[in-house]
Amino acid sequence: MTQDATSMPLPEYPAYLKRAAPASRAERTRNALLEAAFLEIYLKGFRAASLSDILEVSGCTKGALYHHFADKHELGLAALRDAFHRFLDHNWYQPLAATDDPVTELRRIIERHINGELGVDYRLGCPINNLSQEMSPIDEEFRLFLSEVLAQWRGHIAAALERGKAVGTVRADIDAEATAAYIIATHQGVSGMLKTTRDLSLAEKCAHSYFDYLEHLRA
Amino acid sequence: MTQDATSMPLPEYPAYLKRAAPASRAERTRNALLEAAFLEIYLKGFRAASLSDILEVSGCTKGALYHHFADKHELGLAALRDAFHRFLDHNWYQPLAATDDPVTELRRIIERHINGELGVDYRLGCPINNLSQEMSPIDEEFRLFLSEVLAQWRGHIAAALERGKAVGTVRADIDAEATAAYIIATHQGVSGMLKTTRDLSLAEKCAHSYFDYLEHLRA
DNA sequence: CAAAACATACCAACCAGTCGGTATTTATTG
DNA sequence: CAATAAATACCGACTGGTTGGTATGTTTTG
Repeated sequence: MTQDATSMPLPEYPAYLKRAAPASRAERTRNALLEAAFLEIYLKGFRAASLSDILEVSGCTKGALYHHFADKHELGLAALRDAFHRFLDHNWYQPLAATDDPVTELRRIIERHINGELGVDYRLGCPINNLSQEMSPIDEEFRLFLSEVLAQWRGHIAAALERGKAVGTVRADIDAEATAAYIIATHQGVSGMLKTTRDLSLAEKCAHSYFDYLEHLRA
Repeated sequence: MTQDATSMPLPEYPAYLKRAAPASRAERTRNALLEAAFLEIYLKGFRAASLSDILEVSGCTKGALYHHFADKHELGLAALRDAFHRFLDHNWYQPLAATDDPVTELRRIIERHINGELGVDYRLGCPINNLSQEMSPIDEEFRLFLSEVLAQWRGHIAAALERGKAVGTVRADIDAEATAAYIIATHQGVSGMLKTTRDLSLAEKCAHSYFDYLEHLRA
């Protein structure tokens, strides 16, 4: 079997995902494990993620790993919980909270994704979507975690839409919660399709239809 | 790690996916292997699919398997190629080819998905999407295969839309190819989200926004 | 010095794939 | 038609490698 992911240039751990400078040695190894785990899982998925690879990248050993985490499961959840929250907060929650014109801001966010400004390699897809697809059917704890991430994400978009409705930038007759769900689903769908086709012109076409839909939400 | 997929009731192999009654014994074992492989891969993904499980379900042995297929890769591709084509042909290509009002037909197809009429368990998601997400970044042969499946799918939807434009049921100013891509992406996105949330009311909300968009395409 | 933090050797389980041998089917011939 | 030869189809024990996890021992730190 050809293994293309490993031959790819390793994606950087984006700056906004970085933690504050660790105080103790223990905290430093813990962070190193979390970062390496996130990258490995992002690259290969949770099940195919190899602990020995994580150890190699992080420069730690089995003993350190199992001192800080009970098992692979706990390490993975901790790494993802942290990275997802930072990513969403920085790229979605904060921009959306700072505007009364959510449609315009959503367009900007999508554009930033397409332009690769967020450190998300389009060939690897959205980490949240990847994990959702892989783990939801086979692991209830992962599913519940991811379900909650999606719920928060929906909540922030819906709140921005509601604010837009109140201010008059968004149509008053739309269901904010339903629209938020649809926006996320479409976003995931497009980035998933892009991951397979690797056809950026297709992404632009999808984005065009996507923006069409978003504009359709304006008051 | 909890393994929920295996504790689920095994999905049936839908009738329209069944092959014509096999003539020879060899053909029968080959088909048994393909069916078992498809179900196993659908349930666990390609990498986690266990050959021994496939052998157990199909009632065959290692010898038979490696007589008919070079390796796991070839078996998987053969099983998926076949199942995907049958599925899409029966549920998308044929209905779309038989109408001049693609918007209405697309609504019907989506509704059939939501109602579970197609034998696709919403907790397991769309097999095409699952495989795309899992294999595209790590296996070029799989990616190209899936990319071609998506291209054909797009082609059939685009053709129906073009026919609608010609007949006057679809707006003349839309880009059929782009719209087709967007329709598939959204479909995948919604079914992916449903897989994680398992919230059918959310699916209905998404469907509502989805239908809104589709209606928006009418002439 | 005690407890936390790490290091390393090791284990059972599982994996895809191989290989020598056997059964079954098909082709050939007298 | 029967007998034999050849090719296809199949069997299952075995292999080398990888996996997550453990047990025991050593180092660092407060």
